[in-house]
Amino acid sequence: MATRTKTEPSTSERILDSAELLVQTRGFNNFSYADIAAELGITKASLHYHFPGKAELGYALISRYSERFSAALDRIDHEHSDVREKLGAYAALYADVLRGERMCMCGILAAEYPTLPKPMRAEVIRFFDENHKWLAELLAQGRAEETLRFDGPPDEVAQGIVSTLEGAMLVARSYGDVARFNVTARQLLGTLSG
Amino acid sequence: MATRTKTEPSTSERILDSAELLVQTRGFNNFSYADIAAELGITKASLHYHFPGKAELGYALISRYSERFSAALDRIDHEHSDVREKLGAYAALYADVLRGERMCMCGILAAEYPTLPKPMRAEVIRFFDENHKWLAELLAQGRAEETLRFDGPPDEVAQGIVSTLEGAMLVARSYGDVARFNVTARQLLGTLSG
DNA sequence: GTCTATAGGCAGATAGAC
DNA sequence: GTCTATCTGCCTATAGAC
Repeated sequence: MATRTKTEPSTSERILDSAELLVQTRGFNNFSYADIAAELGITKASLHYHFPGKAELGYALISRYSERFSAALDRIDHEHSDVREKLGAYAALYADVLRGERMCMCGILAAEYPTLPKPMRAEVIRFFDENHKWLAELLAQGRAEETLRFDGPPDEVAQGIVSTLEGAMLVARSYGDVARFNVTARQLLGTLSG
Repeated sequence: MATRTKTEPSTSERILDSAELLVQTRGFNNFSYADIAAELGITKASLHYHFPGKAELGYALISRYSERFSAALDRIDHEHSDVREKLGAYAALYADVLRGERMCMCGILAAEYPTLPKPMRAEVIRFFDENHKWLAELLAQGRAEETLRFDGPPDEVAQGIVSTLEGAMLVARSYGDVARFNVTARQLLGTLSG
């Protein structure tokens, strides 16, 4: 892998960074171009040069988020060999987001799902599908090794894990209490390691 | 209990009915007085007579929803004696909401939490607290009777149940697939009946 | 209680100069 | 690429007649 020189983020990237924080805290429909423009010290018109409409901006946001999430999953695969450690690292991914007082982007977008432009909806589903797939493979391996114990098909259990972590984030953020998330996450992993 | 003659719903109630559906599908920030006015065939100005501002309307919505939910919990307590049946009936409450293509009101409001007026936020928390309390008592009873099996304090497990069901609703609705919710709910109850 | 009319603000978006 | 200026539309909300 090539050594990468850290360059200044482009304007497009700075726009995405700003918008990402806004989406993850307020949701897609509850921030405006004006919010981003104010934070970056540029005008709304400039934003339209980089992202013609809010729909395009939203699509770009999920795409980047999903790519980074996939990269994080790859990293987990390479940095851990133990299945239960991988599962713990997966939950820690969520906890890290929440620590920044953010929601999972796709969790919050799921709440707004019916109001989203179609391309964004498809990307949200793709995000969940990828998470399910990664988890299902991990679960199957754990069951084969006898390091994990659970009933039913791995893909159904995988869906349950994503749902539980998303829900735990949602509720814990309302209480402003990351510990609530951790309690539920630990509990969940406990039932699988049982 | 007195026999109640069914009267025509008042305008206030019809407003709440319309707004309730809108909140549970689009979220609090993604519907307008115009939407309600159009559906009821009255003007926006009339709405302000019944609910001076959107904040007051929102507060009334959660209050009514919470009261009805509490009443449903009471009904479960009276109609079932078996602890596992009660738990199943509790999950069915969520499934019924989802079948109407709605989210749990407080689940969707949790996603918008930072943007809500303070009184609404407090009501959302109160809803979760009541659910946790009801479940914790049920769990404690089930453990004492040995009809339920779980590790850790009942109130922590209760929080996990609410989180899981809320998350499962959120994700299942995005897929437009109630079955996804049911799979996760059955799984959850399975780990407790184990 | 419901209406008409309107205020005042903010949203996303575009034209065109630099 | 970024700006100024502007448009159109929708939002919540209010005043005042009926």
